[in-house]
Amino acid sequence: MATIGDVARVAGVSRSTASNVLSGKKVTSPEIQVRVLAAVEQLGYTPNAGARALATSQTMVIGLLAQFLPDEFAPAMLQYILGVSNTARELGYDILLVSEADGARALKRITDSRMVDGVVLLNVADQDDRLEVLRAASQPGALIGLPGDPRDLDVFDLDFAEAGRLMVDHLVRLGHRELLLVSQPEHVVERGGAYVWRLQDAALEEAELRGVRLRTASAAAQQPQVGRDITAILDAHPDVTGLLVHNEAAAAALPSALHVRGLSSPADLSVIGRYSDEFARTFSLPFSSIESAPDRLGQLAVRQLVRRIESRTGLPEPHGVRFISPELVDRGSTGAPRPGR
Amino acid sequence: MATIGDVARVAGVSRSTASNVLSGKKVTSPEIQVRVLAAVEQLGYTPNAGARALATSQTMVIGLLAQFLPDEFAPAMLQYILGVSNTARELGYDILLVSEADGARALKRITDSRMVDGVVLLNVADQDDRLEVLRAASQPGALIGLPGDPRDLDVFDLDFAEAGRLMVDHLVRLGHRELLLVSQPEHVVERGGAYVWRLQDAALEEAELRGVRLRTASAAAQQPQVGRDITAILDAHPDVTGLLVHNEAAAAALPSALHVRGLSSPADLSVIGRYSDEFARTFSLPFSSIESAPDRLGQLAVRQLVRRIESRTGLPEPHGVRFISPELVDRGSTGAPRPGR
DNA sequence: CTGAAAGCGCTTACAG
DNA sequence: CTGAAAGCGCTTACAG
Repeated sequence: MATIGDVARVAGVSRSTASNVLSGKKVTSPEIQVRVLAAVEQLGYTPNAGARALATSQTMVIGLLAQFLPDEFAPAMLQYILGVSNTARELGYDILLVSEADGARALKRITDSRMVDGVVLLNVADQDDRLEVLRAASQPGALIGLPGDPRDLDVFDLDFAEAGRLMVDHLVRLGHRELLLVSQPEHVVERGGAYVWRLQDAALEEAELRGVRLRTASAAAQQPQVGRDITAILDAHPDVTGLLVHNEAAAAALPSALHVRGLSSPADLSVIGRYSDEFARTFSLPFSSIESAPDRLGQLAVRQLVRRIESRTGLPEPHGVRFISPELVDRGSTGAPRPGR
Repeated sequence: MATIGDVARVAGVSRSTASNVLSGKKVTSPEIQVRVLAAVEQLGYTPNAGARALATSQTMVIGLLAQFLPDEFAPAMLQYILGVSNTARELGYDILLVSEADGARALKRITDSRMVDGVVLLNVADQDDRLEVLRAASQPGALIGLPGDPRDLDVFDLDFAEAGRLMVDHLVRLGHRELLLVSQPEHVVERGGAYVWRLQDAALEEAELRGVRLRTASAAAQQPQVGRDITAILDAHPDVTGLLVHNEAAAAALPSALHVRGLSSPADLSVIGRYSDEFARTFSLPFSSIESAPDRLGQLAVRQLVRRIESRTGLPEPHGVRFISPELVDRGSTGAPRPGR
């Protein structure tokens, strides 16, 4: 493989001059530029990433910490990964994908060894043991998901509280007074899936404020259990006219559960979920939903991360939590409650 | 950040000795080992990956070339990524995930710059422009998916021809004589999705051999079009009693399409698909299927790749194509054809 | 068994 | 505007 020394020799200049031409950081004469570029072309020269990283302390790689937990819904995660990956590439960074079970250890490994210039953490829990490692690391990080203590961290997340209020508001306006919220399985909550209770608490508060009843239930996040859960939940609440689904797997299982029960939406039941449009398309979900915008969150997180990476010496921009506002995508699954129910 | 020089100083030895203790490649005295290890501990030393890569020409990173084509089904791809990623980590490698649209250029970039020790190519097409780059690269590669010309390449794939024969055989044994194969959309075939015709050709041949009729159709790979396609296909072939589904999106859309038509499986129609068990669970697909074993393929590909990476100087093991045998997972969606049809 | 030295391929002050 | 030199943090013959 050609080195910059080869390029310099072929071009008849010194290595520093060749380097300067390629980086463009110093003014060089046009004729020398031509000679160097011709040599690069002729030799098929590409800089060695390791050597460059050693010299510049920049790897142009971003670590992406994903977690595929057995009780979470993998396809939903993919969208975040793609959002992060695409934005990173646009900004000139490659992605080191880390999906080990022990995220804290993995994070320590890739930051301590300086394999990455920064990291994006997915699926952040309320108490997340990766945060301690991140705070101790010398590279910056961006989180997708709000932890209990977001101090000194760049956090991006959907405004789940607002989403909960929005779901309730939408159904109350249509005349519903008996609502049911189906959430993630208990483990997700116990593990610190704060988004679950952020949405739920706000929804409950809004329901009380509006004088309607909102009950809650949780369903599994995997087939076939979630199908049984959904059916049981529907059976247990015959008086409910408005269903809020905060569980991707449950949303995916709902069409057939409704079918089996001979129910249709919105005629018998108004349904509103919380997932991405892409997800709705993949699973052909006919329900209106709060867009969770994984691609936008990934993009925001990476942009902020790169800004921080590239201004290491510059202004110490304050850290902060940025929520994106929920938007309701109407797919026609909500309407006035059926008089009979 | 502590360097090996710091470790050496604290331990009171030379840098080479510190390095030798850590690599274990040379015999060192126990007392010196203790001192070096203590220094490592005290300083929280982790080797700098870039420096090590420069010195050893090994990055311990594997490039994973994925493609998310708009007309392919993203969740199916995720399983391969996880299979590759998990196996790589077990063997001590990290994953550089590359999902750019221009795969050839991306491949050239990461191999030329020596960011990776080897690469795994996903979603390999019959004529794949990444192969030329791979053959020119100095790192080894492993493919998942059989290209038209697999010369000098390590290839892993499901035996799609055998899968086609198996599907036909299974239904013919049950007494079916009118079969229909639903394949991927035309673009996938045109783009060189050889697996589509490998399965189809073998299925047609087997059907002829067994004296039954097998017709073919293709459906879109995305909602909502695939739902419409499936319905139209069912309507157009009322006499069919056995359905072979070689299209993940179509399989996912089939339950509701059957429901709408008032058909059930296997009573009205015997159905057999080709997807992974994990996929079946995610989409709660009730159909028997040929297991596509993405995790096993990923594992085989990475193991072989690592073997090649780590025996660069050693024996030149011959390249080759390795098919994994299809296995039928019975989910009870096939039976004798209904007499009436 | 240990250490001094060279080298991996780049970049970057610095002198001219 | 160009080049000689030093340095980034490792590893690895080589001499002792």
